[in-house]
Amino acid sequence: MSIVNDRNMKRRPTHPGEMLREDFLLDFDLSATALAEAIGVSRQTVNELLRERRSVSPEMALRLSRLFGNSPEFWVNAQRAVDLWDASKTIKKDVQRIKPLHPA
Amino acid sequence: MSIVNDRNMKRRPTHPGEMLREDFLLDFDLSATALAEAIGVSRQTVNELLRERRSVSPEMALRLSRLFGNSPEFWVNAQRAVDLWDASKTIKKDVQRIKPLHPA
DNA sequence: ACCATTGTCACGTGACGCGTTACAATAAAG
DNA sequence: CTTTATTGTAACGCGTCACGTGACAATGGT
Repeated sequence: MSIVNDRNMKRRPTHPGEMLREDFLLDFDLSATALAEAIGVSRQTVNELLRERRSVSPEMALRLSRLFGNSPEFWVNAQRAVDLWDASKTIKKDVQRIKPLHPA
Repeated sequence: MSIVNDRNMKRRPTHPGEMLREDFLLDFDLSATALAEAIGVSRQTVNELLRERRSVSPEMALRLSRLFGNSPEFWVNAQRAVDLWDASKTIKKDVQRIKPLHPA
């Protein structure tokens, strides 16, 4: 298989905030403030999401998917890829020390 | 499509803790304490996970997948299904008020 | 009965999503 | 070029949650 998984990628997966900034807000012609009002959260919440200082919560995924007509999984998957990539960097050593089992 | 998504399920998706309890610990013949030592976390962390009082963090997903030889996505997916289901229940009203857009 | 293992509670800590408020930077209108 | 409105961002507090440590009760094997 050519495709392995995210943690083996060289680059960090695209953060949902970048997708919003560069794709969705442009395609739908929305400002950060407009997005915030549309999905019923504060301006700051959207702002920090766009700046990638905050991650997409399950609640946020539901809101975004409702507005943009895609699945919550789309948003949560994107976020999860980043989370796993980050987590892998921070606890890589510890995980490697874990001895894999095989079924009894 | 017959398959929609988790939030439309009648029942709450299976919590990762239940999978561990009823499948993995039995199949691999592990106690909670043994699991904790194997993946390098405290007994309480495993205990609360088994009791479904805590969710699978990205770090935990990496540890479990390393030990059991499955993917981190397996664990995170299972957790996410529960998270989305729960979130959907709590903010269903708010989400419904969001007016779906269609591309400009 | 004794001792080790296990299940669970209580506490503290750091991280994080979110809202509110305040203020600066930019843009729009006169 | 001012004035006004909109936007970007910083600071604060709140509640939640994953995690470790310590304590203690319940269970089990010898």
